Amino acid sequence: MVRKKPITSSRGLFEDKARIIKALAHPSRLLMIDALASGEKCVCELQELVGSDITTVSKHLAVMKRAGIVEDRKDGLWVHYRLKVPCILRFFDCIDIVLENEREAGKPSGPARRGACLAEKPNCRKR
Amino acid sequence: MVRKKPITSSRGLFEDKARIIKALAHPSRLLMIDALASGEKCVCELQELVGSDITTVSKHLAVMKRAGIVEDRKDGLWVHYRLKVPCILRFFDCIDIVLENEREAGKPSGPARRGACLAEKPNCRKR
DNA sequence: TCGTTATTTGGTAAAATAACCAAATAGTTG
DNA sequence: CAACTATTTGGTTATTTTACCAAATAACGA
Repeated sequence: MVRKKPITSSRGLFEDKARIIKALAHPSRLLMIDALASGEKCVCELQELVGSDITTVSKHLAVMKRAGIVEDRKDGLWVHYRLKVPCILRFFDCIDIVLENEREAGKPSGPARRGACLAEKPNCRKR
Repeated sequence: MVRKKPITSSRGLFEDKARIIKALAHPSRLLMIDALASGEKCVCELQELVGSDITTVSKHLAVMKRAGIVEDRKDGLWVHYRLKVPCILRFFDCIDIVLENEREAGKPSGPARRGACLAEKPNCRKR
């Protein structure tokens, strides 16, 4: 049984969670996770995918490995990485919702798009 | 620092996603999201919760608002923030799984706890 | 063993992030 | 309007993250 909410103001817990989320918070790392969703890949394949220096890619993978998001398997000269926690993928659907909201809000057809500079609007610069 | 041009056309999408995930990747912000799960709170309440300077808290909230994670509502002198995308919360269960794995791996009762410093173990410092 | 390939590690510099203080802004009350 | 409160913005500094290069390590085959 997993206690949903441990001791309140357990600051350390949120630091642990932040550490893991930080390991996700980079475009190249997200791209690699997306690729790993369809199965394990060697570093060389991931390097070609993201297009950065291979040492950069290796370090990105190390960050995710240290966070427990991926795991690796050595096979001769190659190291293959794979997702360790597939539930991560479901989260990305939620991120898509955020982006969808953003896109809708940016639509010129929506209300309050012209002239509606009210106090409630945080970007209102009317004096 | 040289930023390479994207190789895949969807590179920009991953940059957008990373921007949103970055907005989650801070212990104070996670703490606030956790608090907002039970309903909207004013900045002053959140400030008391996280214990940082109120300007710091305000900036954290601005980061999350810009990312589309929270939204605000002005009520007299107060500004109340609330979650805009509750599905974020479900994601945290997945983060808990990662932490659970980590804790299990670190258990002193498990195998390979003493002397088993193998090449496969990331924390192996044997040369 | 030597040479080759795949990956990691160490170092450095640029860029991004985060904390706090001081000042500005917005809204309330008298 | 003046005084007061809640919040945001601007500025500065310290810390963290990131990218690349150079060198090290690991595993293979001749």
